[in-house]
Amino acid sequence: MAAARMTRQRTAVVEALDELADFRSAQQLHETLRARGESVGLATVYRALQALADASEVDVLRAEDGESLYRRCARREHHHHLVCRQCGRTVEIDGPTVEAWASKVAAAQGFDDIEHTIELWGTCADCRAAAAR
Amino acid sequence: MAAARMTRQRTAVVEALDELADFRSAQQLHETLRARGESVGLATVYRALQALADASEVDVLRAEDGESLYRRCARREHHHHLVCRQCGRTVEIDGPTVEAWASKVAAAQGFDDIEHTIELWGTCADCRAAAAR
DNA sequence: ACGCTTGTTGAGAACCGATGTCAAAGATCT
DNA sequence: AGATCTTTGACATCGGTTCTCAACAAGCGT
Ligand SMILES: [Zn+2]
Ligand SMILES: [Zn+2]
Ligand SMILES: [Zn+2]
Ligand SMILES: [Zn+2]
Repeated sequence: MAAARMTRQRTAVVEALDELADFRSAQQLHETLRARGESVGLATVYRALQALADASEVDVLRAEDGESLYRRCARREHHHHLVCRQCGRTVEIDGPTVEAWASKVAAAQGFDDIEHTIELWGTCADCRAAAAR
Repeated sequence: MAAARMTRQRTAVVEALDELADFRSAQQLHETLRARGESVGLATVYRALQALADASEVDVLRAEDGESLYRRCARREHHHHLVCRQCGRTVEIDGPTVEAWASKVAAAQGFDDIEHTIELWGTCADCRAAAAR
């Protein structure tokens, strides 16, 4: 089993995620870190994010263009997101209704090891206002 | 507006999709066509699939590894899928409950242009049996 | 404090799905 | 058949992500 050493880089990534409320890509995060002086190699950012995701410390979702987006969510339990396509602003959602529906439907078809992907995308009020100007 | 000429290649892609009940990647489709002698260039397969997707003739979804998968579904109306991770076997799902839930939740947060991604993944009965052997 | 051991870093290469390039091929019309 | 103009396909290119491996540094025992 790994030792999981605490390094400057890993700390920097976690701290940056804690300060950001929105879903961000690995490259955006890399740029953010470079901008604030806490420079971290891109490969390291990817590795840190992957480790955090494996440990369920961050949530990962795929943007419509295929890029992976990361976020340190408030709740650790299973939940879903409503995300702004433009700015990444995120609202955490939980839908007991949907959870029940999903597992029932899948089981009825004889499927096992069921997982579900449920994400909502939209344009937030701020981005709509900015676009209208 | 485009002329949309009927070519051997385009026909071959559509026919292959009609015979396949499961979600397939562009590369898988390209290989399938080559194997049955109806060889079609990879770029052309991508273009045909994209055109079909734009015309809502095929559904597209992203596998967990990010690859795009295509399928010619029975119903044209909006719906979702329960897909086997192993073999791609697919069951079309529609959930009026979920549709209502999704739009209500997003609207309540002041988001516009709402879209949702809802896909169920599992292991089908056949693949489970095969794995247990 | 000081090495030693071993996990970690990072610049660049490699990878891979997807898209762009552009001359040759062929579908449609006259 | 001939003119027109979309489509094709081998190949180059792109962009996000992962791999490589020598240099580096955490943590530990002394
Ligand atoms: Zn859920
Ligand atoms: Zn926004
Ligand atoms: Zn299966
Ligand atoms: Zn729906």
